[in-house]
Amino acid sequence: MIDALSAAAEPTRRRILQLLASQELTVGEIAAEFTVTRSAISQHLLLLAEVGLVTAEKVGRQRIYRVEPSGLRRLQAEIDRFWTHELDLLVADARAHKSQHTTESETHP
Amino acid sequence: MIDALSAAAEPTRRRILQLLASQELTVGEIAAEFTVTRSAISQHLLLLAEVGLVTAEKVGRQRIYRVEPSGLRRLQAEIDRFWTHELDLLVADARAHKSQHTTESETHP
DNA sequence: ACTATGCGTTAGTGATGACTAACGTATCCC
DNA sequence: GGGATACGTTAGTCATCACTAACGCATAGT
Repeated sequence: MIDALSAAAEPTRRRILQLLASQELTVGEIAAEFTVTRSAISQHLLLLAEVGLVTAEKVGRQRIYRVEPSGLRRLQAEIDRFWTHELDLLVADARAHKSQHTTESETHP
Repeated sequence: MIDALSAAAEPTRRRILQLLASQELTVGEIAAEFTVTRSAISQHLLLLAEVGLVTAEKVGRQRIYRVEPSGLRRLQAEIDRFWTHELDLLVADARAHKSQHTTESETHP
């Protein structure tokens, strides 16, 4: 899996990261938010830990998972490296087009 | 594949989008930048077109591919929806820790 | 010590993805 | 028309992934 962006892009893991963003949670608490089994969540968490996006602290018989800020920073760096200035300009372009209603036909510079 | 973020996260497609960000290109021109076959690139392009991130214009016997700004905007929206305020705070936290050799004096509680 | 709980681990399955090779098709040039 | 070019398309392979079910292991509570 190697890179953080690929790991974080997966829908389930995306939601997991969002949950952990606001507060640290145990595996069970996270799994309660999903329809899949706790085992599946556990494996997603291990993968996220592998790429350094989360860390686990063993407390009693539970594992408290939390986001690892340094890993998150690497993720942001990957996103930033992808989202170049040119892409930003194109998005601004789309915004301009959108503001002039729906059709985008015959609106070329 | 359904969502743009999952599609754009794949390393090869990421590079393709970056190439197309600065200029429109034909399939052959794109494929020349990779070690994989032109067929593989073509399929990646079709997938990117499916999720609305690129469009193709047939010109003679070539196909000019370019980034679709509206699709790119949807991608940015997905990223923004993922990158919540909480995650931003955590990243700021990581930055504070990393730059402890430059500015270190009492950062947070 | 016994049992229940909270997790990780393993094995196995089905689906999907990335890729190559070969083929089909439209277009350009002579 | 004939051959080369620029693609998409298809079929098939191999690896990876998301998932479930069953098990194993440590800890907490009694």
